[in-house]
Amino acid sequence: MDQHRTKRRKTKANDPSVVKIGDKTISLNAFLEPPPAKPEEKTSSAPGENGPTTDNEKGELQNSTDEICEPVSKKRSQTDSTGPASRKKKYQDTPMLKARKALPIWAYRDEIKASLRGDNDILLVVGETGSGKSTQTPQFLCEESWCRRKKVRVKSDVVGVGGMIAITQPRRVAATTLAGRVAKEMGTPLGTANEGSVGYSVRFDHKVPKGTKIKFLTEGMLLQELLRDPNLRQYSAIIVDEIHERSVDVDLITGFLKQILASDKAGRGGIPLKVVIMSATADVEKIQDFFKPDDAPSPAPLKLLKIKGRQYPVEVKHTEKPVPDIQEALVKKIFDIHQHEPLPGDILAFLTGQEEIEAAQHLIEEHCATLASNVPKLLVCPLYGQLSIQAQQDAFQPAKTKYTRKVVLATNIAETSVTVPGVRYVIDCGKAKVKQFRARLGMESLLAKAISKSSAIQRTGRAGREGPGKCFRLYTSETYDELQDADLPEILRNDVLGAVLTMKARGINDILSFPLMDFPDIEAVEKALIQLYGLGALANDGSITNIGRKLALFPVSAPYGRVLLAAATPEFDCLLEVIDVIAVVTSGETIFHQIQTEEDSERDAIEEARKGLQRREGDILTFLTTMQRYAAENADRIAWCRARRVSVRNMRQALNIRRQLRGICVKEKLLSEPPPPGPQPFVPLSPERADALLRCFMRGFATKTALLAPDSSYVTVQGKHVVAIHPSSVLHGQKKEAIMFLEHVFTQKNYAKKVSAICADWVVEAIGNETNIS
DNA sequence: GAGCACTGC
Repeated sequence: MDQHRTKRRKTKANDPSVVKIGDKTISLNAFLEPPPAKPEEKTSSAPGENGPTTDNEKGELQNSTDEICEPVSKKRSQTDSTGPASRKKKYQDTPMLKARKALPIWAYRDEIKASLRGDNDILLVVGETGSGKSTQTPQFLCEESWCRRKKVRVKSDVVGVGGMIAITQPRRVAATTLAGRVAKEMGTPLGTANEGSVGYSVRFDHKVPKGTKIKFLTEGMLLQELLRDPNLRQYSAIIVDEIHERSVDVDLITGFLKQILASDKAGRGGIPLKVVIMSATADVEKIQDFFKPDDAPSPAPLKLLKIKGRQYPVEVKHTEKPVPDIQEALVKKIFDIHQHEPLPGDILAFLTGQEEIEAAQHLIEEHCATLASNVPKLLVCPLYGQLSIQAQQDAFQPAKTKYTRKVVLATNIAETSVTVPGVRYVIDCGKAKVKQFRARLGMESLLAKAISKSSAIQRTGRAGREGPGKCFRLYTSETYDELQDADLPEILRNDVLGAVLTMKARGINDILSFPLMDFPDIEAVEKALIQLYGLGALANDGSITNIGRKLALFPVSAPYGRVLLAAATPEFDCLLEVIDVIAVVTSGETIFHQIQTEEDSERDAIEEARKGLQRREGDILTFLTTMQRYAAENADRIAWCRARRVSVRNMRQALNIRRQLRGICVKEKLLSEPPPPGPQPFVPLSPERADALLRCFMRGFATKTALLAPDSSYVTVQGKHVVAIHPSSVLHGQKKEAIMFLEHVFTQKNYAKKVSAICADWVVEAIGNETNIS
């Protein structure tokens, strides 16, 4: 507290030639001289003309795409008119092929091809950033003879097996942009013809032209394909990229792949499935161990290739002593870099969350205000997920004014999801917020924790994308040495409800014997099984029910799926409304931007405009009203969103999800006909229908309820915890006899989020049902 | 009175 006040007071120093931070005084005299000519030249040729909002891999691709692809795109008309057969010759010695040959992985081309010939079906590739593994490996393999589609007999049918290579990505942008890149390299640009060798498949977007040999897809997409086709018959090979990120989906995929590899291949007519596992980090013992056949007498070690990346050197500096105040150390370091390091060279600082970012921005800007007008400026750009697209873009654009150094204050979003161009200096606070599911309490926590070594290395690497860089860690080298090697895989941090349902739907009855690199806590699995049983997804013997199979088809978690099924019954008959609500709540963190930082007059106007959306029944009805009003708007939806500070991006996503859910419901005969497309007039829900909607949600969320206690606190029905209504809820600060909430997170305290007022009787009813079942 | 990041027929 005191420290905070001290900092603020010191910023009022009005000598423009010095900046005081904490107990340190930094002289800016070097900057008070007229700027030399050299930095000016450099500044005007600042890198990163158009900052790509891209995934790591994609970012590095884009940087090289521009230089490599230009000559080829000039030749485009030629290529388009020539058939695929002559393609190969045409591209001999083109600049693009030269660029491909210059990639570190090119030297391993023959080795990669050779290592999957014959009986060897699996290969591990460790390729650092910039090695070209994601774009080149599938191209090397698709020329192999084992990659051709073959007609074989499976039981009594003759079926085609193989012909395609799948390559999975954790993120959609990565899948689509890598596909575009590889398509160009192979001379069949995506989307220009109905035929081509490269395709991709991500949610809401599928481009798989006739003749596709290489298909990029998100992990979730391949998992869905596994539900329909357990033997992955269309594929000759599966390449699992970015396995080190260890998402739940990738863990499930590797489990299924291991089973396919160990099977007698009868389901594939005897044709083997080749598997390539690719990682960016070198700690591969676990993966190697996982894929060793269980019954092999003396298992040959899995073939492993390590490929160097193309990364500039980054000098790492730790603090000598632990820093007592991260904010203070950060601001000090930023001005230190600003004074001593040449321009251009932007700074990327990793912080834990929005609050820390805003506080740091405030401090930096206060100090900046004291700089003389001819001193190089600092431009602070916050960067976190809930920021509007427009605000995020600022962090990717080079500073518009000369002699300005950009400081991007980012969350983990800049670690893997996006690449900020122009960065030469990284500051790493050593922490990140992680979500952890507490199975015992049936709730999540979101708290700042120490990052892993691998995460620290990843952050460091962000300084060496465009030239040699420096990374300043706001912790000691001893602290670094004590960090965990890798982050806890998601399957050990998440609710395993979805993972267990996916396994059950794929016919895995004995969950405990399913091969997983890391097996979740037995208690977490048990909780998931009990919850699935409570939702009607599992029968008494633990096998999957018809309800369970349907739930696995919905791209939403099991409780939401259960609400969808209930909504389609005559008892509730509110499926379209439920779809609208679920579309909104699963579109992102929240659809309402915070308006705390707005000017007073602006804030009043926004609050007034939002009144038309808010319903006193709670957040579910508010989300429904928002979606319906948004969908009814046919003039300018962007302006409509802006006036209410509603997230344009999340509402677009919600509309996509709505379309998708409606489509599935028609297919599954929950809806008799698709609703008419286009904007529909807004009709407010009657109180009776609103009741039906909420009671319908009780079918999935009966356990996420709380009753008002005599002391005015809310006590959860399950677990008897005291829970507070989150400030983002329209019900915040209100007392209702009972509440139902869609999310339960511990942050500052135990919070219920996405809250609705319900009747206490409904809870009694639902609990009665529960006990009757068990 | 407060929200790390992704993803899905």
